[in-house]
Amino acid sequence: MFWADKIAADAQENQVVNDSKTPSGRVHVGSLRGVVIHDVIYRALKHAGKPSKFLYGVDDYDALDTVPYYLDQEKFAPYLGFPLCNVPSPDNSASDYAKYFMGEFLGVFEYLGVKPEVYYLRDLYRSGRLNSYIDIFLKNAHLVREAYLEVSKARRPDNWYPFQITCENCGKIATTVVSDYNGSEVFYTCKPDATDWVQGCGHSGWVSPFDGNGKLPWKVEWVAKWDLLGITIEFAGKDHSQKGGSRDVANAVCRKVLRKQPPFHSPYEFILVNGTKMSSSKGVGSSAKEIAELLPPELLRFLMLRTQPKTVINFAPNYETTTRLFRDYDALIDKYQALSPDVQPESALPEDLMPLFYAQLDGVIKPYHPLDLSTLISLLQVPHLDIRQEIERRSTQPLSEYDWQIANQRISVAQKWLADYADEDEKLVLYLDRVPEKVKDLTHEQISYLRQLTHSLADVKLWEAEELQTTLFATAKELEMQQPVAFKSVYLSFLGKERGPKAGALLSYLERDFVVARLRDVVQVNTSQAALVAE
RNA sequence: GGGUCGCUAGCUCAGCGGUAGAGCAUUCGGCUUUUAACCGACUGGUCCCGGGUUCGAAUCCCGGGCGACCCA
Repeated sequence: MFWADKIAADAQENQVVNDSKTPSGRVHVGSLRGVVIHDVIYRALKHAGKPSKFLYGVDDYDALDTVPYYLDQEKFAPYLGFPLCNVPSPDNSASDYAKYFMGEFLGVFEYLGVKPEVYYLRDLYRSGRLNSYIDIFLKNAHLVREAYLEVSKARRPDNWYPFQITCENCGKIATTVVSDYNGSEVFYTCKPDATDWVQGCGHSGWVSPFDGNGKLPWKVEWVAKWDLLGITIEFAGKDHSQKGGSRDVANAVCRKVLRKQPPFHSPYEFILVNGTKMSSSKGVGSSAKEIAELLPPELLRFLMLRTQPKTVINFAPNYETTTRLFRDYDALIDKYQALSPDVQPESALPEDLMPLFYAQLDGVIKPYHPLDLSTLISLLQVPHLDIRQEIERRSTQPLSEYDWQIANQRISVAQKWLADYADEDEKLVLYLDRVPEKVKDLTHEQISYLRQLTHSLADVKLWEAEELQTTLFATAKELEMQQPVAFKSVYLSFLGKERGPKAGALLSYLERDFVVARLRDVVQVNTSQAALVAE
């Protein structure tokens, strides 16, 4: 059974699925994995007929702990230690820092068809909805300390309380330490040496911890959220999930203080992005937004679904990985179309088609006539080629409107890929000015073929793709050569590679004189070299 | 130093107690012309290593190696 369906099958009704994110900067594509995993669990629950909710929390009361390299250091350094919702936005498009970066992330949600109920921690705190939990955890600070010690071996001082006040004097939340609680107010100090990355101002005093004046440490805050919102399923990245890690601590706090079972949990692996070479040099790479700009939403969902949560996904936007993603997706589309109509209702799909099903934004698989991305990448690089005309000409069946929609989408992907991600040696380069080095590898048989071509091509009546293609074949036949061997010699002469777009078409875009001259040059280079060797 | 996850065909992965699988790549064959959008076939694996449990282990347990990541 597909992994998400298995979870759904084992679950009771009325599940509340939750995920959350600290909006501290641009979001890496790896963060999308959690989003999609939770979305698919939610969809699987609905699919299994178990009504459920899907929540997404924005942890915007967390402190700004570093200024990302792409922001103005001088402008933001003074806000280090501030709650993210109190840091100004990098530009006018948002009210504050947290909303700015979350906005970018939510844009990707929408793109992926992920529709959770989004809530902001600032609202939970300021509205007082977390007040009772704050009181409970402050009163039971000793139990929280115990949990920290037992689970993560982290010893807290006896007067340590699980709470941080936003300093009334300097506005920082990361630097304050609470050391007493009288039931309505806490005593806190904004310590200069509380962290090694920002200094507190030294202010101290009694103040109410309620209604947004401060926050719980996030492991404890996590527990408060679980209980307040009735969360029953929440996975976490492997980083938080290990023994003694934050999830483990939160679970212990939940059991010890609230005496309740924590939500169902399982760790998920990361997405590794190789190919850092191209991303760093060209300034494009691996933010969620950038990957979303390259891959259509279904493909991006598919990327994260076809691999089980506990297996690492290795995605690099290089030729091999990118074209394979599309090919694999199309293979499932074909498989779906091959099903007999009576299994079409999605409930009865074979397991290997489930990733395709859950990759759809609206839960409906719409088949189309696949066009291989690698082919489009090739065609786009042939000079003077009208790609849509070419697609039409090559299709065995007339393309529907939806087929064209997909085709156009894929053309954009191919263009984007060529512009932003392709390495030089992955691009098709026509050697217009010089003979490619590689022609030295040509065999005698291939040389004779090319020599023969200088004559047969010179005689071609109509310099046009079909006729040229025919001539290439006919000449190979004349010399009783294997077709692939013959074609390779042509590609090597013009592209320096063994493969290329349909050779007749390729030549038709070039001038006849140039083609014949080039072939003569190639023959020349090789015969003079042969002469040298002979001496 | 401790921990988590992974290690199966060249590559990406499935299988998770009962005769080792898929796709892609490779190779070969066909192709009076889909040669970077054809068709067909064949290859290809001490399932990381070593022990143990079992009638039987890729699958469970222990130890080790390597990799990714986390904590200290």
